[in-house]
Amino acid sequence: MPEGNEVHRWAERHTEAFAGKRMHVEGPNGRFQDSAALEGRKLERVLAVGKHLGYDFGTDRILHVHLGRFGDWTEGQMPLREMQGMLRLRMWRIGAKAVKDALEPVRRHYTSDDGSSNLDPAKVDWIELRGPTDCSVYPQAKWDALLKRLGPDPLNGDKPDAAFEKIGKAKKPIGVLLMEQDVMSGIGNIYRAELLFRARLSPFALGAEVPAATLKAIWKEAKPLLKAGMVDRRIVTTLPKHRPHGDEKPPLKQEVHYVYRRSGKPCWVCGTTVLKKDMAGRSLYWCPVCQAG
DNA sequence: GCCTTATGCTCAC
DNA sequence: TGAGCCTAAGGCT
Repeated sequence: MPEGNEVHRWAERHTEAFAGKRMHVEGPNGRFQDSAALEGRKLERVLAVGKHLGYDFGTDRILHVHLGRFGDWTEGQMPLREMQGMLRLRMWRIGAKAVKDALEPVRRHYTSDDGSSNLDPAKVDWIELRGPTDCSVYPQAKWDALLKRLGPDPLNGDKPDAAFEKIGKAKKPIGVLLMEQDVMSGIGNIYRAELLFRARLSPFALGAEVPAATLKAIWKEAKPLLKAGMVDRRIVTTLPKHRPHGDEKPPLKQEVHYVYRRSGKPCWVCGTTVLKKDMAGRSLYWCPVCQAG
């Protein structure tokens, strides 16, 4: 599901809900093997880097969570039929009363019409994770090695130089490079497509061919776009003037991307049919006219 | 119901 | 480069 915006959003919410608190941690169906190592410990803080989450329980125990494509957190209880078989982790504040019955049965993390959260994180007692790619305890050294591997993250105040340097030397298409987490971290398939469109840059341009000014512009846009995606839990990349009704705050069902998942439809800017093609094993979307160069 | 697709990543060849 | 892993939703029949 998530790109960097979602991951950082969870880190913020879970920090507000639990940082400094002692936690109950369990794997409700035995598939989360490391739960005993964390049970009863204080959650010091929640870290986010690129698409990785780190729940720091101190004493060399950082719970690493990677949501992959399907993983998701719920602040509340899952419906019973979804509770079988899958990898799950549940954690709640020690002292929270009647945790298992405290929340409504299927409270999702957001439901309001405008896409904003309907739940005050300070009031969240417990959270549940399902279907992550990874959910395991890292010693500090392993976490540090992960950080070392990842490229700069636009949401962490990193300097982009290392990313620019790698791209500047690369003979691979920029559309591939933006997806590589050791080049730049936190960007996924939606932001790849939309950042390239907004820069009017062809996804097929080789890294080394991309002008430095264009790279700077992409980085400069990535930060506020990812940030906006954190607040709304929705990735909105179009400018109001390019939306069907010019809405400042588009309703939930309205299209809010330039090219992502818009193949076969006319480009909002020039009317040309948006194209789709596999790149780096993922669907790439682009406008062949706006992104000719 | 079945099929496809999906905001991700790793591993084997 | 392709297969495999994870889960859910939507568009078919």
